[in-house]
Amino acid sequence: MPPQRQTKQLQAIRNAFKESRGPLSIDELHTLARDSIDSLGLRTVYRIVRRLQEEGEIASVQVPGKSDRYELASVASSHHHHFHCTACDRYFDIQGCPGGLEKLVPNGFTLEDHDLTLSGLCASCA
Amino acid sequence: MPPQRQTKQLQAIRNAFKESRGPLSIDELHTLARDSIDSLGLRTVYRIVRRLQEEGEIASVQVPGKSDRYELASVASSHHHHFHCTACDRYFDIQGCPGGLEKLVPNGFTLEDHDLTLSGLCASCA
DNA sequence: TCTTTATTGACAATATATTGCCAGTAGTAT
DNA sequence: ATACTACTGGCAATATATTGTCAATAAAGA
Repeated sequence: MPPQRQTKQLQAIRNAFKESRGPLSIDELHTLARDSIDSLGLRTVYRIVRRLQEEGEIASVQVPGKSDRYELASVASSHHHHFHCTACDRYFDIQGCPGGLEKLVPNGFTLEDHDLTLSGLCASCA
Repeated sequence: MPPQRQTKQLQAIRNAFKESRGPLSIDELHTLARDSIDSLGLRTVYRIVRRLQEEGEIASVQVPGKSDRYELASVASSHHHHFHCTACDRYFDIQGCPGGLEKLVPNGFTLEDHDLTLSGLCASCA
């Protein structure tokens, strides 16, 4: 792996992650990072996201029905869930976790993980 | 809308839904219904699924990361969640629902719905 | 049984998301 | 400042999922 250069494209995408309150899609990253670099190509977003993922700086997030999103590994490592605003279509991190999931599991099944997505309106849209 | 003919393809797909313990993907429906009709084309599965959906007999289900699945509307109408077996990749309905989700919602947000997917091993794979 | 026509299934065509390619650009070290 | 080469971005190419087309088939009713 060659040395990582500090390009402004990379910085813009790193910054988008840092400022975000939730996981971002490729298109959202593209839009956000374009605020500082309007020539930014989608191809570059894909490339940087993949590289950051391989280096363990970000992690992918699956949400129902949509394509993958990404969030900082530091955020991903602490268990949390997401809130989907049905109006602006953004995702937000939420802390905490409902308890008592074991009792929902059918007999003979083994629970290893879970994934919760709340939905409704975010503060800006409500 | 022309009259609905009772073809064996339609019956096979209806039957797959009836026998299933969880939401099915297009490919799963194709595979299952092929047990009775080995000439069944994927095109036909898409067509029948869409029609059943338009007629309100089935509903689509979104699960994280995967493409849409479908389940009987009668099942969909009663609130429930899903268990994803990471070994065989099938989905199972689970009854019940964790409480206290309101307290997870950030200030100013409005909670309208939620979606929970448990994961682990099903009874056959455990 | 015969006729009508909805349905089927193979294949091509399309939509969408992601990646390969490559000439030009721009970090980085000397 | 210069050289080296990783990086960028436009476009083509690919992968995958879904749909259009149409001749052949098979329900349903006369």
